Amino acid sequence: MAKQQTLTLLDFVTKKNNSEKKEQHKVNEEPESQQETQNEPEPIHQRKEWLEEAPEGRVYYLLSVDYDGKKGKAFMKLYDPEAKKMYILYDSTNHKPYFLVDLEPDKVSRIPKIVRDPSFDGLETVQKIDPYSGNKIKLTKIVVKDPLAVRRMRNAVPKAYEAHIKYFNNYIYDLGLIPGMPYRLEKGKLIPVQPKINESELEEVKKAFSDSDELTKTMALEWFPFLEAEAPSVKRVAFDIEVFTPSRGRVPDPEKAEYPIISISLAGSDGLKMVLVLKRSDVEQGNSFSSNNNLNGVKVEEFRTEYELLKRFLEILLNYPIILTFNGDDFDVPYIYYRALRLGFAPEELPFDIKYRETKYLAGIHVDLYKFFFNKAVRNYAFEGKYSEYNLDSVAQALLGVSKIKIDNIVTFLNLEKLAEYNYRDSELTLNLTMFDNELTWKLIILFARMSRMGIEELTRTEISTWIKNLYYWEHRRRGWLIPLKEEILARAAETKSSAIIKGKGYKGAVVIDPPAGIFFNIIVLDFASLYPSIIRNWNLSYETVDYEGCTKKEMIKDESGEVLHFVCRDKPGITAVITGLLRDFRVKIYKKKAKKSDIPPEQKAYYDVVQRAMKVFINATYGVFGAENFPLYAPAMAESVTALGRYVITSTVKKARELGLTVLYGDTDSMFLYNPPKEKLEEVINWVKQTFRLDLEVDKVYKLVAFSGLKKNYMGVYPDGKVEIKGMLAKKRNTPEFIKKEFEEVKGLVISMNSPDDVVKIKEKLTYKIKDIYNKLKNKGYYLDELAFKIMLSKPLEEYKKTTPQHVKAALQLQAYGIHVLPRDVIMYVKVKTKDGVKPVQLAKLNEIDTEKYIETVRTTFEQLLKAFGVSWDEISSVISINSFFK
DNA sequence: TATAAGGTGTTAGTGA
DNA sequence: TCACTAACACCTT
Repeated sequence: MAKQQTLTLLDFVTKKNNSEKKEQHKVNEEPESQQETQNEPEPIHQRKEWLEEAPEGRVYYLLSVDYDGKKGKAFMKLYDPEAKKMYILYDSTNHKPYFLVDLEPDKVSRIPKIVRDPSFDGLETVQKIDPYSGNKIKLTKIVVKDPLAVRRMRNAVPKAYEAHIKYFNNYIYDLGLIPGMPYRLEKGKLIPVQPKINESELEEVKKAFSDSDELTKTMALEWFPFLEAEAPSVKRVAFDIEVFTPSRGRVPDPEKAEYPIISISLAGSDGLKMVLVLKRSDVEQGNSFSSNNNLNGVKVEEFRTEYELLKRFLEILLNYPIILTFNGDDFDVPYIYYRALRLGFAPEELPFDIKYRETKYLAGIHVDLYKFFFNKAVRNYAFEGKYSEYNLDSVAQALLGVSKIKIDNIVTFLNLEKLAEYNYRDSELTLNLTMFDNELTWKLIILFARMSRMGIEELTRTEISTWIKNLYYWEHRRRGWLIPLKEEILARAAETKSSAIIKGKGYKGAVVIDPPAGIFFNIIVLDFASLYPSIIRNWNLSYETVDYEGCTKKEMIKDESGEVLHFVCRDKPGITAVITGLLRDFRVKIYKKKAKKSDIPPEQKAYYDVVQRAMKVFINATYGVFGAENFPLYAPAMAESVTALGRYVITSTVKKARELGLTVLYGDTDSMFLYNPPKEKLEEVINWVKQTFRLDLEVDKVYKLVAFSGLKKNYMGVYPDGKVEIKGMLAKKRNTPEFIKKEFEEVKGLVISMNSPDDVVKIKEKLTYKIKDIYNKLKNKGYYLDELAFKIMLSKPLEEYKKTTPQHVKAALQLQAYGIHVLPRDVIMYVKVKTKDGVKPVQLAKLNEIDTEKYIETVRTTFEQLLKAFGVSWDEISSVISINSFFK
């Protein structure tokens, strides 16, 4: 029945539009087609100018830089905060693409692949600085007319330097631009606008860096303005489309765009609330739009044809310089684009440029928030792991406390009122993800852009390693340093010498102290403030300082056993040490303090907290990227030095603490859990660390009690106010069935209630009874099927599980056979049953198929982690249970 | 175009 | 059948 209607609907919409569009189309095209005949023939879709040229004399925020292939020029997207409008500015400096070679010009001129290339422009001799020695070196610059020529030519020489940098980034480096910053446009050039900074704040910065080397001091003063400059609030709109789908579980293919767009919602920072709905004969209207509370203040417009709907959508969209989506890169934008073409729009009517896996918004900037929130560094450091699934619903729930509208059918079958409500909420959530907490997310994006010197479009679509790479490249260029080749960095340092504990890892990492099992009252946790970044700074670690042979002041790097792994050169400050130290000191000495100051307005405080968090992202990732094989400045000797020194520091400190009579129960990487320590002794260790290593050891946490399971990275800590922190325990893991999490939550209450060692025995007994209850409830099928489900994420497409077939994959295969499509990153919900496969997806299972024994096993391992702290063995519990059931 | 290593637990697959 | 390892997912620093 539904299928029949689908076909008629499709038919109707497509045909109707094709006849309509032609007339409208012609009207639009008239003036342009005249122009076309006068100029060179050009592809139609590149003729239209979506952005006006920026007028002179005004202040703009630089938001991105790109390359226009037709004009053969770099261009910038500039946001005018007064007009709330985006403008374009083409390069006026005649900047050209290039790369460098260490060959004499006359040798280069004998390479036909270079000089005969149609894009070859010329050769220049340039001077660069060797990052290792600081000596000047001469290189030949091969200048070309088109960035693609660099790709063609770079293989024609033995060593091509700086030949893998995207052209628009090269442009940013060479002009010393900082995206996210305000500039005044004068005579076609961008002049930085210095934010007002008061003297006392400047003094504070000088004081914070008084111990640093001269280079760091100068850089601190350069960085301060762009950390202080306010982030512009920009006019933006979020949108979301709903597409007709003939069956459940099928995601429509954007490139085919075979089904109608049935609704588009928009939510703007200027208060726009709108849904554009397609009138359809195959669904009901439902209640009136105005009677729906969730559509309060939302303007719903209905359209007879999809063509009109899209036309209206584009008309509204173009009022906004920034557009936001959640997964728009992979779905909404290409779908709209291809659907519009199908309906008869001409490419030049559409403000998008779609290439393979790349979508561009030509009339401004498109931020796909899915990509940004999926970014690992953003997730873990900026948002402290508050969301662990990456769909709109989970992210919005975690950050906004609001969910998507729940529907029990696919959108295709919703009545128009429900559809509008559902559709609008998605745009509202997407917009609010950039608005909440005083526009925290947007400010973070701007700060990241400034720190990485990257345009917003690239920034929001790449991971932290790209950000750090970009910052380092920019700084190399500013200093006139030659960016080294990866092979050179590897060749100039010694190989890694330590072996990792885990198979397949490159070098040895951190120390984890084996904890005892038990309940311990009054625990103080000492923690090194940013241990690895501090080590990098204090020991002057950098790719060009570790193992640099031409050095005069060498310092040995030893690990905890006294073995010498590498040496570091102290002749001049290492670039990584300078940048990391700079960020660390800014964060710890300035912004963390400012964020807590009582005498400044809360909004300002919140901003400083954003700055502090943005820095954390860069600081924490720096060590990691230099240890990552794919990173272009990969320096394993440096990364190995960091962890070796880390082990040396923590091991020496634990030893010192024990010598002072302190009881160190546990420690992981940079922390020490001390049992009931006297205050004086604490201070003594802290001072000793300061003097010995120039590192900050601080009291991080004070626990009323800690329940250690006896396993590493596995404990429960209770604060004096009853707040609980669970680390690593099975009950905490996302994939653990809900019924276990629920029961564990109750058990948690028992642990919290303890105030002294005397309570332990009493609670131990209660705990035993509680677990017995769970056991019985399970046996009697007292839980719902949903609660029993394991929730495990597919990390890759089903076909790629070749070596083994894990249970969640088995369940996913069953779903697939049933006609439900599954994709990487989908969370599969399955229960354990007594069939041959052993599992069934929740959707296909029944409560009486459940394999109770398997669930008892899961209960056992989960609760054992807590029972061990109480000194109770599972046998004790099961014996009590079996006696009871015997008597039953 | 993708930050590191250390750790726990479950299951599949393999070879004796 | 049993003991072991590899693969996988998720968490901690």
